[in-house]
Amino acid sequence: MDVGLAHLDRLFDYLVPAALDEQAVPGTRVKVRFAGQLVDGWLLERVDSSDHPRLAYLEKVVSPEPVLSPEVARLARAVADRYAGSLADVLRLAVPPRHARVEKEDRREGAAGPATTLPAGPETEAAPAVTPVPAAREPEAAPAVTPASAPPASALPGSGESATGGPAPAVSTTVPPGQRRPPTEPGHGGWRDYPTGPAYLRALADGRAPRAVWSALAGEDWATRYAEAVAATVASGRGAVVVVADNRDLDRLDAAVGAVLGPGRHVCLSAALGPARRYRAFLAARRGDVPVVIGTRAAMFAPVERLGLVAIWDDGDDLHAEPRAPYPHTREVLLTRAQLAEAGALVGGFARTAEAQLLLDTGWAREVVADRATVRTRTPAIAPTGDDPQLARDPGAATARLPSLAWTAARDALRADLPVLVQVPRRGYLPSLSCAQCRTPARCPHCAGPLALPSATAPPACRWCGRVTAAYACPECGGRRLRAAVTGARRTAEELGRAFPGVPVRTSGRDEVLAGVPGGAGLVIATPGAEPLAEGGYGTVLLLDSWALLTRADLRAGEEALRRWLTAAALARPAGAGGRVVVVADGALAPVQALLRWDAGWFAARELAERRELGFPPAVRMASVTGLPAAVADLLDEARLPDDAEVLGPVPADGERERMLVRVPRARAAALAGALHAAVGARSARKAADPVRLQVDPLDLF
DNA sequence: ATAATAACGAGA
DNA sequence: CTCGTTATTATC
Repeated sequence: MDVGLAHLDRLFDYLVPAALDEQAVPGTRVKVRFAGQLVDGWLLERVDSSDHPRLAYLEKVVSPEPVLSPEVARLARAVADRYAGSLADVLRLAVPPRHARVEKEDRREGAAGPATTLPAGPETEAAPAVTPVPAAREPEAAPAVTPASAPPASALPGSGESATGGPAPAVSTTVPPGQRRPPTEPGHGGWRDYPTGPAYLRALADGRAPRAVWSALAGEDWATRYAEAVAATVASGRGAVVVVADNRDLDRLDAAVGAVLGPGRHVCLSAALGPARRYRAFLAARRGDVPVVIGTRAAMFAPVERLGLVAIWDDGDDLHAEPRAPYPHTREVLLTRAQLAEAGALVGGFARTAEAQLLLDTGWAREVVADRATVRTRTPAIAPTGDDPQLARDPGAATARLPSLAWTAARDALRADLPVLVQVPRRGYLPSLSCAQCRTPARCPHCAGPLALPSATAPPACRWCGRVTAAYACPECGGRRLRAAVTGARRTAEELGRAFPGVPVRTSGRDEVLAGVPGGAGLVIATPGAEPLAEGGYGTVLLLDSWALLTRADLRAGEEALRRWLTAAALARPAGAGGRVVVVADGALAPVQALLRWDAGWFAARELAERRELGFPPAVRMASVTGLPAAVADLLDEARLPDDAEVLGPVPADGERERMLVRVPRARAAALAGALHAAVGARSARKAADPVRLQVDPLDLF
């Protein structure tokens, strides 16, 4: 039932009139009378009987197209459960809005619609005028709840939701009937730089479900590597779903997949396409016309037949977090999908998130990394440099904001007729507090939340628990003074232009993103995520204003800084070909160390260990509850939280609203989501007016 | 929103 | 104890 009421998040049974028998197949959109009015719904399964005494009839089958595949239906239920949301909300994300004209068009010559007509009971509809026999299970519901009287022929095998390696049907069913191993394994070339890479591709080609966390080498043509993994999967007779963060990455992946797989074997799916093209791409996948879907966030639920691989590139990019309820994260959705569908998984990036590290720690996935010798030959020469306060104080210098090492490195590259990339953070980060002496972010002594200044005069207070810390002492150096992290950049482009007269300056940022630049001497000023590729690689990459990144009031400040640096530094030429990177930051800091060594894994392991110690995600599961104070209190009052749940807050949110955090051990994650969802349901059943926003794994914890 | 159902109280 | 009215709750 496509209604947003949490207490209606379950299945309802309806009779199928004989006239609709053929069209009423699982996965179709339907209209039913509910509480007196016509509402949209999803037909999830056909069953022989119902416990409900008085059933109403299905009003209408909106379209015979079974847009919701059984695999996606199951996934959607699991995602709703994980995020304490309702199935209807997830289905809105999973199935794009119908576009009737697109559905009608072409029908593919010949094949007079075998996709839609189900050979269930041909002709029988003529017999009894309106047979009150077959029931259709409909809206909102957990397939698990439904005992599924007789397993419908179309159901996925092995639907036992066991953890790893389900019992009998595990391996055999995933091996497709068709072609076995391709005669020659498709281009494993680039994967040979990673000792476990070729085995990973072989497993995909063999129809198995390998799971990997991949740390890419500097300069890696990741899009082609992904295309090769996809091709291996397709060679096994299975399909693949690949999700990237933005359209620029998608363009790159599109070209690579097209080149490796040939034309007509994949579609791109992204919200940027607009309704018609999006629905067309969706239908092509659902109808099995193409085995591969690549796209942005919108593609994470894309239906492909016999799913063999899910992949995500750069899972640390916050564009992978869905902004609509129940706020699922692409990585989590895809991994859940791999688990349920017994498909392979690939989580790759130049950087590595703590979440990806956790997959390795728990043994869920295997690491694919190059050995140190290979890393050394591929990586540019990377050096840190201090802030150079003397230089900054000299008002006459054109290069006021550029430390001397950075300036020299840029000049050398330009002289060698090579392009220079300058990464400048966007402004507008929240001012937070750090130690005035050693610049360690200031954390609450009680709950380890971030400290901030509520007003110019007030003493620092925790943004999580609200406690005021009158006398702060830095745990690192014992310093007692705090400083606000200063941000600001922007002028950099003009200043650099003046510093290197006669050199073309290009900018790439929010408004206008460049895909690539030519190989000759030139300056490119880019904000993180908008760095263009340079033909042949950059001679020098400068990473400026790193304080703005590192002192951000964010749990992921270090991780995010490293991710952005690695992404930019990966565009430089190898050291052997003259590539250099200069990062304006203290070389002793962990993210800087990780950059210097090109060791994302080391940093991620360290980060995860720290989060374990502090009780932060992903070592624990957190949920946030936001709303008017009375509503938040009411919901938490209603919720039967697990015993070991820890409630933090409240802290003020925007306007009149406030926010509370609930923290539980990972083992209680499902219980927490269940309790919160039930509480929202109870509130909506009693028509509590003030809404509360519930977020599991909120992206920002502050 | 609306209908079934439970709860309640007054009158027989 | 029954009927009529009103609060409550489920909605196939």
